[in-house]
Amino acid sequence: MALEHALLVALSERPASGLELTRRFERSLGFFWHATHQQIYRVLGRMVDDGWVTVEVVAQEGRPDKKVHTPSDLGRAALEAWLAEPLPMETFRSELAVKLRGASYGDRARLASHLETTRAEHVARLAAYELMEREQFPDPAGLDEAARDQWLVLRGGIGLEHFWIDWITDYLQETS
Amino acid sequence: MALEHALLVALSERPASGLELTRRFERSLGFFWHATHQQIYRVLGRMVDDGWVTVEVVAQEGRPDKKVHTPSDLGRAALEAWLAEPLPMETFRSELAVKLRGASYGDRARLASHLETTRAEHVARLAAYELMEREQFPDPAGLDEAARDQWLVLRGGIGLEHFWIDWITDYLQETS
DNA sequence: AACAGCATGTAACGTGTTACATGATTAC
DNA sequence: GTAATCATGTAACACGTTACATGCTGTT
Repeated sequence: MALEHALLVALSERPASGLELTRRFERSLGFFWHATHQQIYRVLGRMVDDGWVTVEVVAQEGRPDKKVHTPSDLGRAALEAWLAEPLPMETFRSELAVKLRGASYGDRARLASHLETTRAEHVARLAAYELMEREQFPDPAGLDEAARDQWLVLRGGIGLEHFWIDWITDYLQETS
Repeated sequence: MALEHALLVALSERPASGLELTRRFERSLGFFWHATHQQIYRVLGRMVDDGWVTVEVVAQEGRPDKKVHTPSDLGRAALEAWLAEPLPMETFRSELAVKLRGASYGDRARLASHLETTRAEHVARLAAYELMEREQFPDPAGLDEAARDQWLVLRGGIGLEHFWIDWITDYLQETS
């Protein structure tokens, strides 16, 4: 029961259609949340039924109509209530960790080569995030509240990529 | 389709019953994987059906019998095949990130106080992991292959806790 | 005419979570 | 005798993933 709230945050920042939300999730909130369009459409439908968002059909030029969703008073209240709840202790789930730990039951050299690939992907993501930081937040001191929160979450994404890269690098050094 | 493989790694290290596996997951692999006993029993049952593990009923003194599971040749082959597959790009899912980003749509002071609690929990987990490292791996240079992998994954857990603590600290400083 | 993109959706399936159930033993 | 621990399990539900379906517009 959290995708609802993630969508409410995104729609509070700016009303959007299902597909726009999907793309926005891939980019900005995507460092820490991922959802397919099918999931988003399903949850969005439920939120409309529950009166958390209102829908407006917007005609576009040269494109199909889109359904733009906006949080209602009820939705804003639900978001506020959720934000006030204590944070659950989160446990990440990493297939990589399982493979590192199980390395001696398979082909260690082959795993190492896959790890090189994964590290390169994280290096690329880190570079993309750092570019986003420079372009979208050139002057952190001058940001308003909501933008500063976005910036701080982006910094979290950067920190997480550093963690991955450092860990894989450490592992490859120790096992080489 | 990955809990199967995580269980195979754990059972390769040492055969175990469902409940023993659940507890082991909470401790050692738990930094990067979590599973309830219901999930583990279900998957274990499927693995028995598929011939990936064999079961031996072991009588105990003053306790109920337990079913000890051991990987079969088929299971070992399945694990090896899985380990040889490329790693999927992992995307973590963090409720904390969503709340940080949504802070301006709720009670910021209240969120900050929850964040203090969460940070304290991560500090405690970090201390527990560091204690485990000192006690279980006092001499990293002298470890065999499997134990070194366990140590390196524990170091990953330590790195992840550092990430959380640093991020939350950074956020609280910037928004205070 | 074929293909890619926009936009929304259905259906089937697999995984994860929550609540509850059973029965035995040990500790207070 | 009440509660806690060990050990295994069932059932119902929520959530996530994959594949497929529709129809329209713009490009090659």
